[in-house]
Amino acid sequence: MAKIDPARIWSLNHRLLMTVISSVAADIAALGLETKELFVLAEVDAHPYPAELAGILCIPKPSVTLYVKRLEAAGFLRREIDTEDLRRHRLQLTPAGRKAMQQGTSLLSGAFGERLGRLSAAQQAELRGLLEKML
Amino acid sequence: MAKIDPARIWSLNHRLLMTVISSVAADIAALGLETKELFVLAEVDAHPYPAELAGILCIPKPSVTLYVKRLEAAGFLRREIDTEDLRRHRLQLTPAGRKAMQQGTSLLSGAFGERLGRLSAAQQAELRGLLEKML
DNA sequence: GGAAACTGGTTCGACATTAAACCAGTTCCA
DNA sequence: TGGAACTGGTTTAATGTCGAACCAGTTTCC
Repeated sequence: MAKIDPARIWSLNHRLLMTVISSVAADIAALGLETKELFVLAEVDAHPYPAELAGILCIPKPSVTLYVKRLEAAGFLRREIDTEDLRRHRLQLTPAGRKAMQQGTSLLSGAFGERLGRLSAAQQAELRGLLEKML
Repeated sequence: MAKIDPARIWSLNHRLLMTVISSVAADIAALGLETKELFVLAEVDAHPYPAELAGILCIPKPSVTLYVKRLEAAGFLRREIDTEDLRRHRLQLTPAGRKAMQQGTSLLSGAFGERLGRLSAAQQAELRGLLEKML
Protein backbone atom coordinates (compact mmCIF):
# COMPACT_ATOMS: atom_id res chain seq x y z
CA MET A 1 0.00 0.00 0.00
CA ALA A 2 1.26 3.48 -0.88
CA LYS A 3 2.61 5.45 2.04
CA ILE A 4 0.08 7.97 3.27
CA ASP A 5 1.09 11.60 3.49
CA PRO A 6 -1.40 13.45 5.71
CA ALA A 7 -0.66 16.84 4.17
CA ARG A 8 -1.42 15.37 0.78
CA ILE A 9 -4.79 14.13 1.94
CA TRP A 10 -5.50 17.45 3.57
CA SER A 11 -4.77 19.28 0.32
CA LEU A 12 -6.75 16.86 -1.76
CA ASN A 13 -9.66 17.29 0.54
CA HIS A 14 -9.28 21.05 0.61
CA ARG A 15 -9.23 21.23 -3.15
CA LEU A 16 -12.39 19.19 -3.29
CA LEU A 17 -14.22 21.48 -0.90
CA MET A 18 -13.01 24.65 -2.59
CA THR A 19 -13.94 23.42 -6.03
CA VAL A 20 -17.43 22.59 -4.86
CA ILE A 21 -18.04 25.81 -2.98
CA SER A 22 -16.74 28.02 -5.73
CA SER A 23 -18.98 26.26 -8.21
CA VAL A 24 -22.06 27.41 -6.29
CA ALA A 25 -20.81 30.76 -4.99
CA ALA A 26 -22.59 32.65 -7.73
CA ASP A 27 -25.92 30.95 -7.09
CA ILE A 28 -25.59 31.54 -3.38
CA ALA A 29 -24.83 35.19 -4.04
CA ALA A 30 -28.08 35.34 -6.00
CA LEU A 31 -29.89 34.63 -2.72
CA GLY A 32 -28.35 37.78 -1.28
CA LEU A 33 -25.75 35.85 0.70
CA GLU A 34 -22.01 35.58 0.68
CA THR A 35 -20.79 32.04 1.26
CA LYS A 36 -19.27 32.98 4.62
CA GLU A 37 -22.56 34.47 5.64
CA LEU A 38 -24.31 31.27 4.69
CA PHE A 39 -22.02 29.33 7.00
CA VAL A 40 -22.98 31.67 9.79
CA LEU A 41 -26.69 31.33 9.08
CA ALA A 42 -26.38 27.57 8.97
CA GLU A 43 -24.89 27.42 12.46
CA VAL A 44 -27.11 29.92 14.22
CA ASP A 45 -29.64 27.36 15.38
CA ALA A 46 -26.98 25.24 17.01
CA HIS A 47 -24.81 28.13 18.20
CA PRO A 48 -26.90 31.24 18.80
CA TYR A 49 -24.12 33.43 20.22
CA PRO A 50 -21.47 35.28 18.19
CA ALA A 51 -18.62 34.06 20.36
CA GLU A 52 -19.70 30.48 19.80
CA LEU A 53 -19.97 31.07 16.09
CA ALA A 54 -16.49 32.52 15.98
CA GLY A 55 -15.18 29.44 17.76
CA ILE A 56 -16.98 26.80 15.77
CA LEU A 57 -16.38 28.43 12.39
CA CYS A 58 -12.75 29.39 13.08
CA ILE A 59 -13.49 33.02 12.24
CA PRO A 60 -12.15 35.99 14.22
CA LYS A 61 -14.66 37.80 16.39
CA PRO A 62 -14.67 41.09 14.50
CA SER A 63 -15.58 39.24 11.34
CA VAL A 64 -18.54 37.66 13.06
CA THR A 65 -19.66 41.08 14.20
CA LEU A 66 -19.55 42.20 10.60
CA TYR A 67 -21.38 39.21 9.15
CA VAL A 68 -24.07 39.40 11.79
CA LYS A 69 -24.52 43.08 11.14
CA ARG A 70 -25.02 42.46 7.44
CA LEU A 71 -27.32 39.51 8.00
CA GLU A 72 -29.41 41.55 10.37
CA ALA A 73 -29.57 44.44 7.91
CA ALA A 74 -30.67 41.99 5.22
CA GLY A 75 -33.49 40.80 7.47
CA PHE A 76 -32.11 37.27 7.82
CA LEU A 77 -31.26 37.51 11.48
CA ARG A 78 -32.72 39.00 14.61
CA ARG A 79 -30.59 39.97 17.56
CA GLU A 80 -31.68 40.39 21.16
CA ILE A 81 -29.84 40.93 24.38
CA ASP A 82 -29.71 37.79 26.48
CA THR A 83 -31.54 38.32 29.76
CA GLU A 84 -29.20 35.93 31.56
CA ASP A 85 -26.07 37.78 30.59
CA LEU A 86 -26.42 41.31 29.35
CA ARG A 87 -23.20 41.12 27.38
CA ARG A 88 -24.41 38.35 25.15
CA HIS A 89 -26.49 38.78 22.05
CA ARG A 90 -28.74 35.87 21.29
CA LEU A 91 -29.20 35.40 17.56
CA GLN A 92 -32.24 33.98 15.88
CA LEU A 93 -33.12 33.28 12.27
CA THR A 94 -36.02 35.20 10.83
CA PRO A 95 -38.38 33.27 8.54
CA ALA A 96 -36.65 34.89 5.57
CA GLY A 97 -33.30 33.94 7.04
CA ARG A 98 -34.34 30.35 7.51
CA LYS A 99 -35.59 30.17 3.97
CA ALA A 100 -32.39 31.67 2.54
CA MET A 101 -30.35 29.32 4.70
CA GLN A 102 -32.28 26.30 3.49
CA GLN A 103 -31.99 27.36 -0.12
CA GLY A 104 -28.29 27.99 0.30
CA THR A 105 -27.54 24.69 1.97
CA SER A 106 -29.67 23.01 -0.64
CA LEU A 107 -27.47 24.50 -3.36
CA LEU A 108 -24.42 23.26 -1.53
CA SER A 109 -26.00 19.86 -1.10
CA GLY A 110 -26.73 19.72 -4.79
CA ALA A 111 -23.18 20.46 -5.79
CA PHE A 112 -21.51 18.28 -3.20
CA GLY A 113 -24.13 15.60 -3.69
CA GLU A 114 -22.94 15.29 -7.25
CA ARG A 115 -19.52 14.33 -5.97
CA LEU A 116 -20.91 12.12 -3.25
CA GLY A 117 -22.96 10.42 -5.92
CA ARG A 118 -19.79 8.87 -7.22
CA LEU A 119 -19.69 6.83 -4.05
CA SER A 120 -22.02 4.05 -3.04
CA ALA A 121 -24.47 4.69 -0.23
CA ALA A 122 -22.35 2.57 2.05
CA GLN A 123 -19.25 4.52 1.13
CA GLN A 124 -21.03 7.80 1.83
CA ALA A 125 -21.98 6.61 5.27
CA GLU A 126 -18.44 5.37 5.78
CA LEU A 127 -17.08 8.78 4.81
CA ARG A 128 -19.28 10.56 7.26
CA GLY A 129 -18.29 8.15 9.96
CA LEU A 130 -14.61 8.71 9.32
CA LEU A 131 -14.98 12.48 9.35
CA GLU A 132 -16.93 12.44 12.58
CA LYS A 133 -14.30 10.28 14.16
CA MET A 134 -11.62 12.77 13.18
CA LEU A 135 -13.35 15.89 14.39
CA MET B 1 -29.18 4.18 8.34
CA ALA B 2 -29.53 7.93 8.91
CA LYS B 3 -30.33 9.91 5.79
CA ILE B 4 -27.24 11.64 4.47
CA ASP B 5 -27.27 15.37 4.00
CA PRO B 6 -24.41 16.35 1.67
CA ALA B 7 -24.22 19.92 2.97
CA ARG B 8 -23.82 18.55 6.46
CA ILE B 9 -20.91 16.38 5.40
CA TRP B 10 -19.39 19.27 3.55
CA SER B 11 -19.56 21.46 6.66
CA LEU B 12 -18.26 18.76 8.92
CA ASN B 13 -15.36 18.27 6.60
CA HIS B 14 -14.75 21.97 6.27
CA ARG B 15 -14.70 22.43 10.00
CA LEU B 16 -12.19 19.64 10.32
CA LEU B 17 -9.86 21.20 7.77
CA MET B 18 -10.16 24.69 9.22
CA THR B 19 -9.55 23.52 12.74
CA VAL B 20 -6.42 21.72 11.67
CA ILE B 21 -5.00 24.52 9.57
CA SER B 22 -5.65 27.20 12.13
CA SER B 23 -3.95 25.10 14.76
CA VAL B 24 -0.70 25.26 12.81
CA ALA B 25 -1.03 28.70 11.25
CA ALA B 26 1.21 30.27 13.88
CA ASP B 27 3.96 27.72 13.42
CA ILE B 28 3.79 28.10 9.68
CA ALA B 29 4.01 31.85 10.05
CA ALA B 30 7.18 31.31 12.05
CA LEU B 31 8.74 29.90 8.88
CA GLY B 32 8.07 33.22 7.17
CA LEU B 33 5.07 31.88 5.28
CA GLU B 34 1.38 32.61 5.25
CA THR B 35 -0.72 29.48 4.91
CA LYS B 36 -1.95 30.54 1.48
CA GLU B 37 1.62 31.02 0.40
CA LEU B 38 2.47 27.55 1.64
CA PHE B 39 -0.25 26.10 -0.59
CA VAL B 40 1.30 27.91 -3.51
CA LEU B 41 4.78 26.66 -2.69
CA ALA B 42 3.50 23.14 -2.32
CA GLU B 43 2.04 23.13 -5.82
CA VAL B 44 4.85 24.81 -7.71
CA ASP B 45 6.63 21.59 -8.62
CA ALA B 46 3.49 20.13 -10.16
CA HIS B 47 2.16 23.38 -11.62
CA PRO B 48 5.01 25.77 -12.38
CA TYR B 49 2.91 28.51 -14.02
CA PRO B 50 0.85 31.12 -12.19
CA ALA B 51 -2.22 30.54 -14.33
CA GLU B 52 -2.14 26.85 -13.49
CA LEU B 53 -1.74 27.62 -9.83
CA ALA B 54 -4.72 29.93 -9.91
CA GLY B 55 -6.78 27.19 -11.48
CA ILE B 56 -5.74 24.35 -9.25
CA LEU B 57 -5.90 26.33 -6.03
CA CYS B 58 -9.15 28.14 -6.85
CA ILE B 59 -7.47 31.50 -6.28
CA PRO B 60 -7.97 34.54 -8.53
CA LYS B 61 -5.08 35.47 -10.76
CA PRO B 62 -4.25 38.79 -9.11
CA SER B 63 -3.84 37.03 -5.79
CA VAL B 64 -1.41 34.58 -7.31
CA THR B 65 0.59 37.49 -8.66
CA LEU B 66 0.75 38.86 -5.14
CA TYR B 67 1.74 35.61 -3.45
CA VAL B 68 4.38 34.91 -6.04
CA LYS B 69 5.77 38.38 -5.64
CA ARG B 70 6.07 37.92 -1.88
CA LEU B 71 7.53 34.45 -2.19
CA GLU B 72 10.08 35.69 -4.66
CA ALA B 73 10.99 38.62 -2.42
CA ALA B 74 11.40 36.17 0.46
CA GLY B 75 13.80 34.13 -1.62
CA PHE B 76 11.59 31.06 -1.74
CA LEU B 77 10.84 31.22 -5.41
CA ARG B 78 12.66 32.01 -8.62
CA ARG B 79 10.87 33.30 -11.67
CA GLU B 80 12.05 33.14 -15.23
CA ILE B 81 10.46 33.90 -18.54
CA ASP B 82 9.53 30.76 -20.41
CA THR B 83 11.48 30.56 -23.65
CA GLU B 84 8.62 28.71 -25.37
CA ASP B 85 6.06 31.38 -24.62
CA LEU B 86 7.33 34.78 -23.63
CA ARG B 87 4.13 35.58 -21.74
CA ARG B 88 4.55 32.77 -19.28
CA HIS B 89 6.65 32.89 -16.16
CA ARG B 90 8.04 29.54 -15.12
CA LEU B 91 8.33 29.27 -11.38
CA GLN B 92 10.89 27.26 -9.51
CA LEU B 93 11.53 26.62 -5.86
CA THR B 94 14.83 27.83 -4.50
CA PRO B 95 16.59 25.53 -2.03
CA ALA B 96 15.31 27.76 0.78
CA GLY B 97 11.84 27.60 -0.69
CA ARG B 98 11.91 23.85 -0.88
CA LYS B 99 13.07 23.61 2.68
CA ALA B 100 10.36 25.98 3.93
CA MET B 101 7.78 24.10 1.90
CA GLN B 102 8.86 20.79 3.37
CA GLN B 103 8.85 22.14 6.89
CA GLY B 104 5.44 23.69 6.33
CA THR B 105 3.84 20.58 4.90
CA SER B 106 5.47 18.62 7.65
CA LEU B 107 3.73 20.82 10.21
CA LEU B 108 0.46 20.30 8.44
CA SER B 109 1.09 16.58 8.25
CA GLY B 110 1.76 16.51 11.95
CA ALA B 111 -1.46 18.22 12.86
CA PHE B 112 -3.65 16.38 10.40
CA GLY B 113 -1.83 13.15 11.10
CA GLU B 114 -3.02 13.41 14.68
CA ARG B 115 -6.57 13.30 13.42
CA LEU B 116 -5.85 10.61 10.90
CA GLY B 117 -4.29 8.64 13.71
CA ARG B 118 -7.75 8.07 15.09
CA LEU B 119 -8.40 5.88 12.07
CA SER B 120 -6.90 2.53 11.29
CA ALA B 121 -4.40 2.31 8.46
CA ALA B 122 -7.03 0.66 6.30
CA GLN B 123 -9.50 3.42 7.06
CA GLN B 124 -6.92 6.05 6.16
CA ALA B 125 -6.36 4.42 2.81
CA GLU B 126 -10.11 4.12 2.35
CA LEU B 127 -10.51 7.83 3.08
CA ARG B 128 -7.93 8.79 0.52
CA GLY B 129 -9.56 6.54 -2.02
CA LEU B 130 -12.95 8.10 -1.43
CA LEU B 131 -11.59 11.63 -1.74
CA GLU B 132 -9.76 10.84 -4.93
CA LYS B 133 -12.88 9.35 -6.38
CA MET B 134 -14.79 12.52 -5.63
CA LEU B 135 -12.29 14.97 -7.05
C1' DG C 1 1.07 39.14 -43.94
C1' DG C 2 -1.94 41.05 -40.53
C1' DA C 3 -6.33 41.94 -38.02
C1' DA C 4 -9.22 39.69 -34.61
C1' DA C 5 -9.62 36.81 -30.85
C1' DC C 6 -7.30 34.77 -27.13
C1' DT C 7 -4.18 33.88 -23.08
C1' DG C 8 -0.58 34.91 -19.30
C1' DG C 9 0.32 38.16 -16.16
C1' DT C 10 0.04 42.72 -13.86
C1' DT C 11 -1.96 47.12 -12.02
C1' DC C 12 -5.43 49.82 -9.90
C1' DG C 13 -8.94 50.87 -6.98
C1' DA C 14 -12.70 49.30 -4.28
C1' DC C 15 -13.91 46.24 -0.83
C1' DA C 16 -13.25 42.55 2.77
C1' DT C 17 -10.82 40.98 6.68
C1' DT C 18 -8.73 41.21 11.09
C1' DA C 19 -5.26 42.36 15.01
C1' DA C 20 -5.14 45.58 18.68
C1' DA C 21 -7.35 48.35 21.66
C1' DC C 22 -11.52 49.18 23.79
C1' DC C 23 -16.10 49.27 26.65
C1' DA C 24 -19.58 46.97 29.38
C1' DG C 25 -21.09 43.32 32.10
C1' DT C 26 -19.74 39.17 34.92
C1' DT C 27 -17.06 36.28 37.99
C1' DC C 28 -13.68 35.45 41.44
C1' DC C 29 -11.84 36.01 45.71
C1' DA C 30 -9.81 38.41 49.61
C1' DT D 1 -18.39 44.62 49.61
C1' DG D 2 -15.14 45.89 45.94
C1' DG D 3 -11.46 45.62 42.85
C1' DA D 4 -8.81 42.47 39.76
C1' DA D 5 -9.30 39.35 36.20
C1' DC D 6 -12.16 37.71 32.66
C1' DT D 7 -15.57 37.39 28.77
C1' DG D 8 -18.88 39.06 24.96
C1' DG D 9 -19.02 42.19 21.56
C1' DT D 10 -17.67 46.43 18.92
C1' DT D 11 -14.67 50.03 16.77
C1' DT D 12 -10.74 51.50 14.48
C1' DA D 13 -6.83 51.42 11.71
C1' DA D 14 -3.84 48.66 8.99
C1' DT D 15 -3.59 44.94 5.81
C1' DG D 16 -5.20 41.49 2.60
C1' DT D 17 -7.99 40.29 -1.30
C1' DC D 18 -9.77 40.45 -5.88
C1' DG D 19 -13.00 42.19 -10.05
C1' DA D 20 -12.26 45.06 -13.92
C1' DA D 21 -9.46 47.02 -17.02
C1' DC D 22 -5.12 46.62 -18.98
C1' DC D 23 -0.61 45.37 -21.75
C1' DA D 24 2.19 42.06 -24.18
C1' DG D 25 2.73 37.95 -26.61
C1' DT D 26 0.36 34.11 -29.22
C1' DT D 27 -2.84 31.82 -32.18
C1' DT D 28 -6.34 31.77 -35.73
C1' DC D 29 -7.95 32.49 -39.99
C1' DC D 30 -8.75 35.17 -44.04
